[in-house]
Amino acid sequence: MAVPNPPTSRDVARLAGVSQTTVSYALTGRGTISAATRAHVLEVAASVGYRPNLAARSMRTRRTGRLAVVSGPTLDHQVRVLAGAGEVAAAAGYALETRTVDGTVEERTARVRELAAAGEHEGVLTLVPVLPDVLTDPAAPTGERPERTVVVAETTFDDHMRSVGDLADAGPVAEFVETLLAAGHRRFLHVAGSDQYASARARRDAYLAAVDRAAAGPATRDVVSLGVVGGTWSPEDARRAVHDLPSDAPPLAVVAANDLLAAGVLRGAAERGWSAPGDVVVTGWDAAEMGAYLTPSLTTVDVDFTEAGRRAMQRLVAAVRGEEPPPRGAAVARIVWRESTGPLPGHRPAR
Amino acid sequence: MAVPNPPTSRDVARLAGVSQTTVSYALTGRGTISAATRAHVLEVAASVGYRPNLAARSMRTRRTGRLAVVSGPTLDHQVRVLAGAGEVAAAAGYALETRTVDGTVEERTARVRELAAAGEHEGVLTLVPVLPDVLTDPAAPTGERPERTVVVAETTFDDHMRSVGDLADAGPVAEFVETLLAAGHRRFLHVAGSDQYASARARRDAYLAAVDRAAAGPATRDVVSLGVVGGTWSPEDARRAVHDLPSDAPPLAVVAANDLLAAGVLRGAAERGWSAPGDVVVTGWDAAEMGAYLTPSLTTVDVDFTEAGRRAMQRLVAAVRGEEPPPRGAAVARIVWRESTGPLPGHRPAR
DNA sequence: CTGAAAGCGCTTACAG
DNA sequence: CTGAAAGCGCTTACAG
Repeated sequence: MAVPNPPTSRDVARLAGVSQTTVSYALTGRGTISAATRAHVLEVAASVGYRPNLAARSMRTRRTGRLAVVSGPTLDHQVRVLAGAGEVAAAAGYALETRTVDGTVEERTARVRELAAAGEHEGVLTLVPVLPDVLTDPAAPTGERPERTVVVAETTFDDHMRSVGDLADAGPVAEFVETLLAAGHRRFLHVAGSDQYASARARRDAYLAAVDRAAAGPATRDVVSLGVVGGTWSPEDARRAVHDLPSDAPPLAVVAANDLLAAGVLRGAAERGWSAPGDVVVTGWDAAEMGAYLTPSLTTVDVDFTEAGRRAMQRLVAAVRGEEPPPRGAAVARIVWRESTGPLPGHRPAR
Repeated sequence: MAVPNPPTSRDVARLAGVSQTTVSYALTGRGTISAATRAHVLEVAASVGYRPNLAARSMRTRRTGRLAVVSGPTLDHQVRVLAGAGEVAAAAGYALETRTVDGTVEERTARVRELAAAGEHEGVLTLVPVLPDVLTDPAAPTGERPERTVVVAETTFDDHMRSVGDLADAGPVAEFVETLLAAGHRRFLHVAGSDQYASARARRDAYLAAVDRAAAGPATRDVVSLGVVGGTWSPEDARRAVHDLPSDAPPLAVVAANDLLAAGVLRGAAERGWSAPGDVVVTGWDAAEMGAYLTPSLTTVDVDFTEAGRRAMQRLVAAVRGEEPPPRGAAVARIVWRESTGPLPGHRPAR
């Protein structure tokens, strides 16, 4: 029992008593066509359930209508980024394909380069760090559609190895340090993430700068940073780093690069018999759902990953269309104060 | 400065001094062609960096070479499933597109139906529960390629509202109950996940069956189940459920449907002044990374989501190709005993 | 074993 | 405002 072939624009043309050209004009909105003809064609098309064959259209227009997003296999917040990116891509009429890559920055860069060279996509958005030379020059002329696959990064190494990208805003780090300082804390430590990630570098640099400022401040000559430890995203390293601290380290304020590292710090502190938030206070990042249920619950930064994904995809779509990129926009991060930072003057902890 | 058009099979034919037919035969492996000619064509193709235009191929073969996977916006283990699915799809030569859907089961089903009706994909794999009528009849004749988009679920409602799918294996639940029973526990509670999910239903049913068996066992007339609470994936509900327990509930063994719920239970217990694993022991599911750093660290089920994703995609690819589906295969779940279940005879807790 | 020709379903100059 | 015709880059009977 053969399924009947889906109707083509030719079928619609015959049924509507017009030419295929007219059907195309009615559907694409291009060309000149009377409103009445257009309405009629659209009605006929709908009545037979006509759907344009995208492969045929693509062949003719030399435009695939497809984008790709490249993510890493591990970081779980990337699902939310993907959701936002997918939403924008769909709204813009693009199919979005997902690839996961792994390995060193060179390997990831090679995979992205390969993907772009295959020419199956009009644009590629990478959520994982890649070397800058694979990216499409952001200074490329706007106004005309690029002829080859555009590559845009949500986060990347820029020329000065500094952060770019909506997720990399490290402002909350300064607020952590300043608030804890105001609450009487004087001894600080940073547990960093992998410095292949712009976000990790930005948080580390922001921590260093904030502690420097604190040390230069009035009546705070006793501010001391125990330095930066970690340098991976592994909570096990965070736990070990706490074990490696001198026994007179507390009272200590730890700024961790994400919630998982913060959980490692909390665990390490518990293992050493240090109370939290008594002997040690900790901040995280990402608003991982479980963090609210730790004891003590984790102070963190609630990042709107979905919105970040939307914005990154908007940049890609604009680049693919040769349009002006959208403005960077305000930070999408918000601090959530919880128990792990202890009682704070002027702050009411959330659950 | 115009970029030169990428070479076509016609260009390769001219350069190689053969017909386009021969180029096609050399590339696809179809048709009859001498080994020498084939090698020559392949060499020329490689030397000019020829890549077949997939849109053109697709139009001719009426096969898009594209698959879609539908996931939910929240459950973070789905990234790992996606990674496994993507790996298999890529190896089988398919492009894999990702869609996220939300809403009620009816809404999700409608979205999947729509996606399949669009005909842009040869197959759709859904990771979120949908109603069974949208799925391709698994009893469909194999041996010939289906004419329309195949829809396969990683997990689904089947006719009897029972679990199917590699992730739904509830065997570990029985092992939890039996092991805790052997360790002397007599009072049990289950914190269930959303019953829209086959996995949640399977775990709940397995819990009920295991407790029944325990109550029917020798010398265990004092086994008592405080019932099933929860019914969402929200850790807040789990926390509240603990608050709603009578104050003489402990000693209590709680089987939670996942790690996040287990964290909610732990938090609720701490708030009531119940110690863990003294007054309350808890098990989770999913091996969420943070669970190993809670105090007490969380006993859980390590699910190989990547492998589950691979298998689901293998089923889809087989269905798309009209091949026999691969065998279901053994469970991909493994219990990791940690501190939250306390000391257990014959078990050594992992970190 | 190889090639000439048709055709997949669209869009787009171009002519009327 | 509308239509006839060409062509995007492949694959595949079919003929030799």
